[in-house]
Amino acid sequence: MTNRPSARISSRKKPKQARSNDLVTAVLQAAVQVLAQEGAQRFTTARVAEKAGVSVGSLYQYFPNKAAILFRLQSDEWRETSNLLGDILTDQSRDPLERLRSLVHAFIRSECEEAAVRVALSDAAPLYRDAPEAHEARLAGDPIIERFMLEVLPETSDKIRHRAGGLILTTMRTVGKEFSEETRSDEEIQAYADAMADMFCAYLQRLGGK
Amino acid sequence: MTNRPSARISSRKKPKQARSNDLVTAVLQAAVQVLAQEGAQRFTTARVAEKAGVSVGSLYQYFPNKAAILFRLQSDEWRETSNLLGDILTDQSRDPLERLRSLVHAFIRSECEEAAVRVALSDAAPLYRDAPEAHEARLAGDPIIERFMLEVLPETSDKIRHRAGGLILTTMRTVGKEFSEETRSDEEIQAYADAMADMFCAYLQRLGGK
DNA sequence: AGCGAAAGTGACGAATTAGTCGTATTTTTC
DNA sequence: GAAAAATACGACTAATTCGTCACTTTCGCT
Repeated sequence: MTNRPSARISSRKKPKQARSNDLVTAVLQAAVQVLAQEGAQRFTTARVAEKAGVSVGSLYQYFPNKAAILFRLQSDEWRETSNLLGDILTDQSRDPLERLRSLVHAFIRSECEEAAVRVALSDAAPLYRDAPEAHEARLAGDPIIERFMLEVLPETSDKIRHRAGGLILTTMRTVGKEFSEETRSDEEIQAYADAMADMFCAYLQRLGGK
Repeated sequence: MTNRPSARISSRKKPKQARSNDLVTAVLQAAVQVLAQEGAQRFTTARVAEKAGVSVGSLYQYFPNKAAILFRLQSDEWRETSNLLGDILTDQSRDPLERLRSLVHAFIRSECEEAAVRVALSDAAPLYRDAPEAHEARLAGDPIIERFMLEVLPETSDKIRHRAGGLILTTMRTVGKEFSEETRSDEEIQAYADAMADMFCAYLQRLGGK
């Protein structure tokens, strides 16, 4: 209902030669810069192409439309976040809640870096949000959280555990984003992440009964 | 850095006669409809004016630009939320944590009503976000939460208490928004609100030591 | 009735935009 | 080294947008 008749967003054709690969990476890098410097509103294919030192025509050979570029950036970021989740939560050698705490810190810190790009990227979300590809990509982190939750709350019912996991993940994501919209000092970041981790731990311990 | 050189957003001139007052309300109602039906992307002054049965010129007599209309809608909504906060959290006859729980429920429920408008409105946020007026307006609910927190955590240090209050408020807001982006059944809403309230209560009880 | 102020009108200018297409260049293949 | 395939180019179109301004209509008042 928001908008966009959900145009295709997947890549138009695969780059086969070295130069076209370079072109694609140049475009993506330029896209990041344009987002950071000009914001979502002024993010145009023309500007991206110019900053990439490439013609619009070439750009449209590998991206079917503007939204596709933004979606590509967003899904790269989602993948990175998934990796972060996996790396930290899976490390069986540490206490689970300690892992969660360190995840929160890592996440908030990473969210605060390059905040301008991230904010602009989520300002542009309406352009790619409704695409079907976006739906799948967003769920990438879920199984990892699910496994972690099973480790922390083995006795709890599936329903409650699942909901708790989802709540924690969304809280981290959305609050993190909001938090990063203003520039923050290191101490502030540290303190806020700690507060959030405290909240999660209190919640999980309450649910787990230990 | 996102964009917009922060144009003025405050109203252009006050309506003095009855008809101009009607016009302003007609414009605002139309604006809500356009947002809901067309989304932020296709929200234009022309469309709003047409749906309001009014000429663009008239519209621009009372709103200096497009952003001003959106800002007006958003700040009305902020005021409503503040009222909700005040009404529920201030009721001294109930247990504080019960009040918090019922606030969460009320908030999530209200967030899920008219979800289309709310989503579109926040999609349009980049247009008014950087305006100075927006900064103040957003803080409207803060003193109320502050007083509530003082009641719940009288022994806790100002710093921690303040941070906890802020965290709870932003969590409710941002997670609520994210949650409302998909349509949900009543049970789902209920259950999710409960989970969130549980999390807040566990956190506050942990901090308060009781 | 009639006058000044307030309110309302909508065609229009200036600007920006996404995406295409015919052509030119480079690389690969045989 | 020539034909074929892949890649690159960028001027251009069609559409949309915001906001203005010269003008008309309505209101409040004496």
